[in-house]
Amino acid sequence: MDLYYKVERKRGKMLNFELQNHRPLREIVYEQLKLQILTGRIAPGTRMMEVELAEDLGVSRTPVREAIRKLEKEALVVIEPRRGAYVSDISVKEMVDTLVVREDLEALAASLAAKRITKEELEGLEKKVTDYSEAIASGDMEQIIRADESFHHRIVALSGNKALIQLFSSVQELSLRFRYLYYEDFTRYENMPVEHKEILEAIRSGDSDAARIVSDNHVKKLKDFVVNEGESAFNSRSE
Amino acid sequence: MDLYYKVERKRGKMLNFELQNHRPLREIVYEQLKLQILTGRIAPGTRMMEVELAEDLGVSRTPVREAIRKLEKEALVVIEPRRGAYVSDISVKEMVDTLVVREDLEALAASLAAKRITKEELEGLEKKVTDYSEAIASGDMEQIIRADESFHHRIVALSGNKALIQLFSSVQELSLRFRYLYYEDFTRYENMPVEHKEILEAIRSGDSDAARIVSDNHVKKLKDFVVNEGESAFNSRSE
DNA sequence: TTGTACCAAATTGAATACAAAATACAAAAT
DNA sequence: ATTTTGTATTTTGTATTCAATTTGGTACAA
Repeated sequence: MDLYYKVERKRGKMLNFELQNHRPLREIVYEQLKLQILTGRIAPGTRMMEVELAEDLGVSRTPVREAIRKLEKEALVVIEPRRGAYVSDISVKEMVDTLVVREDLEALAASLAAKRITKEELEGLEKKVTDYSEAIASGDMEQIIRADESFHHRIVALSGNKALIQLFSSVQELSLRFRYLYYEDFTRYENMPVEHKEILEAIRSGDSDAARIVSDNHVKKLKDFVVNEGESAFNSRSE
Repeated sequence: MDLYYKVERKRGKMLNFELQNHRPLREIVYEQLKLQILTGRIAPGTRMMEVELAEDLGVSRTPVREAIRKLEKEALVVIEPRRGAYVSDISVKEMVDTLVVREDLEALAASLAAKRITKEELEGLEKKVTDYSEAIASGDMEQIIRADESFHHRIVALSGNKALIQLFSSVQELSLRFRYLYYEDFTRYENMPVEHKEILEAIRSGDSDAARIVSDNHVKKLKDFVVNEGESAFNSRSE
């Protein structure tokens, strides 16, 4: 796949219309690699060799290196100096750890959101809930995951706390990775729309403590699911 | 200043003793720049030009670029494609936001630590508390900051949660930056040793809820200090 | 004065080149 | 057969080069 792109310059009297197509190669490469790691198309433990990736993507090593550095910061790859980069592995413990943190951050976000959400924003959040229900109804796994992620992300965004938003993104990404790697079949989550609605209502009520508790319980259930139902699936692979 | 270094290799029958001196230039550059940003020696808003930094440090642009990318991920610099990297600015709101998150994460860490701390680890933590008291007594600002950071970092480390440890580091770093930028005079924190001791005792008791609450209050006080006492200092500079 | 076209210098983006270290492998020695 | 040692190959680290874009300035016209 070739990532080269040409942008004809619109200069002179033309307005600088759509001049923001200049997505740096490093970012394109970064997103490509991230997607492949998250979805498991590049398996944990795989060595990521610069020349190989560069050739595959039709670019030089430079943007590949920069992309790998970014992935390292998100704990998606591990770099051993002078030895190369490897797609990071994840154990059940790490998965649970991540969910513990996510539970905490999301509860915080819900409590903050409850205090400051506006009428319009509430409507937007309602839409996310129905989107999710519809996705469940459709049975399309990809759509379900997206709708769920979107709902949770929205709540965090509504917290209005930039630091929180940024940290959560990174944690959410790791959760997403777990999903793809371990739970191809995600159908038992069908009861979640109810819980989403509960969170919505708690936020609507403006009761930040209630919102915190409901949200906390929601992620806690997901965590318990991973611990209990999931265990069996890992017996063979992780410590 | 020249960063070049030579390392004689110890191989053969020798144990791999101190073989980890091979610190890549990009990491040395990264830490140099990070230190300068955190301490405010490179002021917010400053443009970081690659050639300039490279010449100052006696290296080429490549490691400088990689260092800047890492700094971007920690929100210490902002990169505008094709335009350059700037040391990120911080507003009072962002500072408070960061402390809100830190408060939450640290409370979580304390509650986790309370549940799993061992005898030896408790002793180590006690030492951190006394270190801090001594630092206060000495009046050495640099030492005080280090001891305080160290105490809080230790608690998070004792949570045993890797995801938490990593996220906290990044948040703690931003807090540190606020300190250096806004509070050269940090003397009014002299009453903190008592609070540190309270946290220690709560963790010792093994009561995770108590640990959570005490820790939460501690950071909350710091936050309130920033909001109230700090406000006046920023009137001129931030939104 | 104000604004616009054009040019020159500076700067970033990406590719390539080169050096140093790690790895693989084969030959030699035990 | 197993270990050791020397050498070739591969791969990463860093420097350098080239290309594309931005920036700032100057001249000129409205």
